Amino acid sequence: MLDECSCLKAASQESRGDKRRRELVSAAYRLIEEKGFEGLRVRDVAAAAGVNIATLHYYFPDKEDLIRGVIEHIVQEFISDNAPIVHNTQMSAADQLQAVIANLENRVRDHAGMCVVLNEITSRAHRDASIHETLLEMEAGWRAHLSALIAAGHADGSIPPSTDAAGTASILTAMIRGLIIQAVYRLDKPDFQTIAKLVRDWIGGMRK
Amino acid sequence: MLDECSCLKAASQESRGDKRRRELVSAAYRLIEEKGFEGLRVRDVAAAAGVNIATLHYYFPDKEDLIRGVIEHIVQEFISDNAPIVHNTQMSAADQLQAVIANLENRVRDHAGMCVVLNEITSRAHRDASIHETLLEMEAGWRAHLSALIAAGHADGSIPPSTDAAGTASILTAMIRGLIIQAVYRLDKPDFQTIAKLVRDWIGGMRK
DNA sequence: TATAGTCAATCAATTGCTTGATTGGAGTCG
DNA sequence: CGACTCCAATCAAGCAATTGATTGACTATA
Repeated sequence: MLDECSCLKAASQESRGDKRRRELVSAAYRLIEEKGFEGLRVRDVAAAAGVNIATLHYYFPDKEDLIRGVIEHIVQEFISDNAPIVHNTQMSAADQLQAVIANLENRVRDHAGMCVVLNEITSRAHRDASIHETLLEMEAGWRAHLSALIAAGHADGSIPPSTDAAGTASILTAMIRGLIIQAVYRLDKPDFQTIAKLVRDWIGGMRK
Repeated sequence: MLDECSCLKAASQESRGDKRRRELVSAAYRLIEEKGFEGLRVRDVAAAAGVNIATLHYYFPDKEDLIRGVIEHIVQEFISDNAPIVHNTQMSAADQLQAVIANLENRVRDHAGMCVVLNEITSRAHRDASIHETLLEMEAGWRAHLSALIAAGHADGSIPPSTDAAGTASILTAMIRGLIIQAVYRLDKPDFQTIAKLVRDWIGGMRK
């Protein structure tokens, strides 16, 4: 039925090698989630992906290459996770902000693994300049997103102009990070609905 | 001059063994700060403490024992660091709360190492129940501290009764954690003075 | 057939831990 | 005092297992 000619496949479909690469990265990702970088062994990654160690090294010449692959993967996951939220013309900006925070509950539940791995990676940023740079970009993305939301609130009147967009976005980013850690590592059980309402009151000015 | 009789020394002074133990834990602590658990090697710890590996294992039968020692050490450091802040009758509770946050700037500067190690340990909490329990206690301590401060604010009138002490303390703990991570891992450069004022306004109700 | 992909076997280095011997200081007996 | 015992503390050497990486041969597929 379908034309399986390689020239057509090549454009949209991933090659066999790309698939392997993806499987290996995915296996590494799961192992980091489970045992941290501390317990990451290339042998285990290969076994989890169902291939020989030599095959792993064929795709990722050394362990650090594999880790770089995992980081690229998490960046993609992060981007595709956060992109769809923007631009909702139905709700006021303040409502959207509240929704973003309230939604963290689902986010943490569905992506606990990503949070764990992201935290492991953050520790590594301390010793690896390129990881540090990557995280800086992700962090800046979050801040820009929140900052834009607050600016939209200035425009639609749901957030008072006295609320500094950049500064508040910076604080919110910190708060969100802290809440995620509390939830993922079960150090507290944040009530995201209540928190979302509270933050909305803070940012948007008290409502009666 | 001094009576060096062992029976007198024993009561107050640490034994030779205790000193070694302390040196080894301290060396391990520094290495975790530098390389993470990922790069922690008992050989390196022994070398940094200037003793043979066998001597290390004489005091800490295995690596996990050493790590337990490091965790006990950081709990002590954390306690002795945070204890002195409580009970200041000169300032209003709201002012004290503001001061706590403004003070994070110095705290992060002077104890960046502790923050880094604490983060490494937090990752481990995911796989080690006893670490999880320890962190729960530390977290609860912070929350209780902040909660008490807010309750004091209810009493002295600097914080409106409508501000829920427990809930707000929980959020503040998350925010503080996030800010510390941002600062220590240089993902952002939080302006703690401004943030402290802002939070004070949020918690204490807007001032004109 | 040429090449990308895969594997069994293996290597050298690392790593947690052990062994057996040695040291030095505190207590004891003659 | 001085020879002797005892034991905590220390070390050099080494062991077995692990670990990241390589080699060279084999295979499927385009």
